[in-house]
Amino acid sequence: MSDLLERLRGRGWRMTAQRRVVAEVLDGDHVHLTADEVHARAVGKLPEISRATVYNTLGELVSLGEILEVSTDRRAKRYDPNAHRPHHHLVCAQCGAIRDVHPTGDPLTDLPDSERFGFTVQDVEVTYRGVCPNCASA
Amino acid sequence: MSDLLERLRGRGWRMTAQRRVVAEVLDGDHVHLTADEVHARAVGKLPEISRATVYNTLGELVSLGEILEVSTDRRAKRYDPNAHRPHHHLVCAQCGAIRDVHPTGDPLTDLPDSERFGFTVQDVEVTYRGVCPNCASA
DNA sequence: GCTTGACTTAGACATTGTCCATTGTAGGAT
DNA sequence: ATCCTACAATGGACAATGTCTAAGTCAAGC
Repeated sequence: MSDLLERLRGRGWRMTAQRRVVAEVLDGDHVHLTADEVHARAVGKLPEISRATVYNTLGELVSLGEILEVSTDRRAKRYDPNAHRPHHHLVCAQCGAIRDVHPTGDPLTDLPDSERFGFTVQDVEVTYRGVCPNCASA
Repeated sequence: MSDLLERLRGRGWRMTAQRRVVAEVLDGDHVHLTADEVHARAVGKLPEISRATVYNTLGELVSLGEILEVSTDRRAKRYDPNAHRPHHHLVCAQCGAIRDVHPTGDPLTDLPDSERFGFTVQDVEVTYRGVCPNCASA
């Protein structure tokens, strides 16, 4: 389970109670949490942890490539622990629920040179929007 | 040029000096402005226009389908006056510049039923990220 | 068990956006 | 042309999210 903590230790990441707690929260349910949700859960395990630390730690985990930032709506960024298998997202327009999806085909090859305007294209992000079964039946 | 204003009037949109100014700003350069940039330009034409009005008006134009909201970075929403031809976006990771692009293929057909999790998928948004020629040479 | 530099903290601050009570006005009715 | 009234605009407070800083704390190596 916690090979996340292993990997981090192996990289010389200084291990503190706070960082461990944040890593554990992300390593739990593979949900897409906002920074404040991560903070709320972290507080459950370590009451004195501060918001700034959670933000800092999340930022570091993103830099290390251990988690991904996802911005599906214009509200809070969400953090996706599933950084090691490329995927895209399917978002419910009503409740904001997110699922990881794996479309076929590669959108990068669908962008002809004539449409690149001299950019060096590095990455592509695909977000499907719709209504989840829960909201549809409500 | 201003068939935007024509269309709005035709829909019974109550025309005020403020709304006209916002529409004119959007109808000008087809750039992707943030709400506050729209406000800044609107103030140039109508100094007493308020921020709230600009936000309200942009929201209404989005509801009417006359402009699109684009969230490419996690900073401010941007507004895209080009709502009538489907397209996607290419964003510079450094300076945030946005270009409209038209990839080949349809990402919607690339999402198999088995990856839809019961969602009614309505829309897909593709964002390419890279470095623009300007930033690359700097 | 020291030392030290990295980590954490609390809270102020910044940015973006929303809400609300009040005031103003577009456009139809007279 | 003037009046009415519903809808729009105002501005300032508030909310949500995120960033920064100065001072205190601690993990890890010696």
